[in-house]
Amino acid sequence: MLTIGKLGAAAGVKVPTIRYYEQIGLLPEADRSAGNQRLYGQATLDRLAFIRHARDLGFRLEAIRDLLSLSDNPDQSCAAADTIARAQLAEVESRIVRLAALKAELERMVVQCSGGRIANCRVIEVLGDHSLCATDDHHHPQIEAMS
Amino acid sequence: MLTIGKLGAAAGVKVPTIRYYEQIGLLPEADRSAGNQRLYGQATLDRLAFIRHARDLGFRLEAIRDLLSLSDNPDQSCAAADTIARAQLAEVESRIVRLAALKAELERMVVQCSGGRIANCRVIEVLGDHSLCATDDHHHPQIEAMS
DNA sequence: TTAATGTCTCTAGCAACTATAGCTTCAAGA
DNA sequence: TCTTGAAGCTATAGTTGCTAGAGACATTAA
Repeated sequence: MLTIGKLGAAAGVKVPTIRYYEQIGLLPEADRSAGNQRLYGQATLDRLAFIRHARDLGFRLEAIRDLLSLSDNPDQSCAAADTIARAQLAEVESRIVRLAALKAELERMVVQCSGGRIANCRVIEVLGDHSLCATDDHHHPQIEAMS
Repeated sequence: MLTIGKLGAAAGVKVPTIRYYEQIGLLPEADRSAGNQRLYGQATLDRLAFIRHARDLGFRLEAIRDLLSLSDNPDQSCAAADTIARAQLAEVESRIVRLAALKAELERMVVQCSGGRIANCRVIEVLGDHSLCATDDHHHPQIEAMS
């Protein structure tokens, strides 16, 4: 049996994060030692590794909750898991596209900066006047690519 | 003079967001009408457009605060603004790299899913066993690319 | 035995908003 | 002029996925 610290080390997850996952029901309530400390077996380690891998791939906790419940019912159809993964892929692809546009704009900005006074700074100027922007997309914010 | 609703419409920013920006000091306290409603002039519209454009480019509010204070002092050197913009560019580039890795992994996952039962689902399987993963980077999470 | 480390619960904080509740003010039509 | 509906006001709480702190108890190594 593993203490919470060992479990965290084994799965690459911080201790408070494990307690947080338990709190929101992503991990089951742990068994306790005589001194009230959490104890874990292999099943929880596997589950936590699953969660961490999914988080590494950018899945949200709610999606992971769904994937876990699918994984707990191995007789169901695979379609739901496939759908979640494809949605995640689409999300990642769309972020990449938007970030590429941001990158182009930022590059334009810094390349044009000649290093003089703020009064002539291209960075400040472009930020202040959207019409100096390369994109023609003046009304569809691209900010979702970042958050 | 513009009411807060008109200002928001003109700058493409929601009304509560404007009040929030005022609260955290990104926008100055607005003048008020006889009935205590906020009133804005061109200067605030410009400032808000600047903020929105910078947010669209992914700058954090703290960075925008710095850029605004630079913009308020046009005699200073441009170097600080340039540094902030280059840092933002580096951030965006690094996110793109990490998201590209996520994308490759997700594509591998969904392509391999043959659409049967969960018990044989490649998506669930790959998530549960990191060693099935294409990356050799088992200990450096890529999650920062998303958040 | 004692010191250091680990664990416990609970609460608050982060970014950047968004939503809600309950109120007041304003603008336009009848 | 009255009325109705939209827009505005303040204040508080919620979102996501943790992270940090306080103050107390448990465990382990020297």
